[in-house]
Amino acid sequence: MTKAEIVAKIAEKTGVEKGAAQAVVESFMDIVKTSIKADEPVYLRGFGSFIKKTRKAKKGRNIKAGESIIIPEHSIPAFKPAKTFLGELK
Amino acid sequence: MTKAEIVAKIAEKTGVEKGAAQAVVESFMDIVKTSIKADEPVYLRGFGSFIKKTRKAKKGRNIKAGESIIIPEHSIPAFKPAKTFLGELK
DNA sequence: AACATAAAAGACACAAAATGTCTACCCACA
DNA sequence: TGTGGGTAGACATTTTGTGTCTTTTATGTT
Repeated sequence: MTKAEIVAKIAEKTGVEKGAAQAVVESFMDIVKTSIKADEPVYLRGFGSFIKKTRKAKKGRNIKAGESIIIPEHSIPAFKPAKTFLGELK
Repeated sequence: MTKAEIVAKIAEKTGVEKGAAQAVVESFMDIVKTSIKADEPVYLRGFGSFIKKTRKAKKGRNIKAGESIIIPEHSIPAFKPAKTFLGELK
């Protein structure tokens, strides 16, 4: 399912005009990104939370060259699904 | 940041009425959940993808009782952040 | 506007699964 | 038309997830 498809479904379900729905969805993505970058979690009850997490340095490898490589410590956006979501999925 | 807060920001940025924005966001969450449950990935270019993944069975432990427990194989909703998102975060 | 309800985070130990690295090609979304 | 993202492949180490209870906080309802 792509962005265009989900926007179409949202418009259909909510009655909101397609253009407006797309603007809302894109704004949503943008705000979540901005918020995570600012290290502020986004909490969506019944769905899940977006949180900035830190990954410790780790050994990876350059597949092409076959050599060991050190992946430095870095931050990632993590999604923690809500318990209700997990329950519906089991 | 909570749902109410993000809805307010979206309304402010897009000009879409707050009530409509909230309906869109909630519909968005609902559709993503439904799609994942149907094992259909949701691709959001520039943001990330939601995919249903399978976790293999694993040993955990009941902290309270201190006993080993087997966590059976199960499905989870995974979020894979877009490369651009990761780049902005590093 | 305030209250009641329900949902989520945190914390504990530990074993095994999952991750993430690079490169390049190809397809499909925007 | 341009570019973002999936895919594959090897391997060491980090991360994960379990149950339960408490406390905090959002949600929506009277």
